[in-house]
Amino acid sequence: MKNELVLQAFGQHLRRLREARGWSQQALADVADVSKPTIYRLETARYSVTLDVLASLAQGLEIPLSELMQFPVPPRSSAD
Amino acid sequence: MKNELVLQAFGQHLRRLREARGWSQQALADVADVSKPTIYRLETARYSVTLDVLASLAQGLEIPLSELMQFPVPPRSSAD
DNA sequence: CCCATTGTAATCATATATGATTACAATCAC
DNA sequence: GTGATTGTAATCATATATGATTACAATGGG
Repeated sequence: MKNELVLQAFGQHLRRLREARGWSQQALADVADVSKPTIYRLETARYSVTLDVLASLAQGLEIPLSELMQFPVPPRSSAD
Repeated sequence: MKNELVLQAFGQHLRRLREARGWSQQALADVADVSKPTIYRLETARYSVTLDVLASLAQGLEIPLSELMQFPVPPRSSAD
């Protein structure tokens, strides 16, 4: 799990998208067909996430995958 | 690894981006700082891919992450 | 003709992403 | 104030994503 900053940025982005819809983590987990712990872990940047899950999230959020990936990517740290 | 069609579409997209630059799999692996087997396996849709690696690929290809994710997502099969 | 490069492929080892389950404090409905 | 909901959290088990290594056929350069 290198590139931790990207994961944090994505987590925040995902949370904003979810909250903008007034959904609980459980509700998003349901419509996206992923587990509730996964939602929690992504929003809190505890792990990375696979393209599989990204596609499911986009589908659950009813937005294109490319839009789900439209979040500010922080500059790479000098340590990689 | 559900959502296999998405992985196939991404693999084709990645390959097109790479070949458009005239790069070998090894060359892309180098600039993106991922292994050559990983490039091969992604292009041939053998596995999914983590956001970590996606971010590295985008950086190696010198395009925004959102652009790397701009490929035609096939409709979900009825079997999920 | 060699020799290097390239894409494909398999194997092994390891890290990790995911789900299932459980728990718990805070909040909210009523 | 009791009971359900919510976010957080940990643990266990399992699948899998990734790297390292090796090999091999095809191709291309010289």
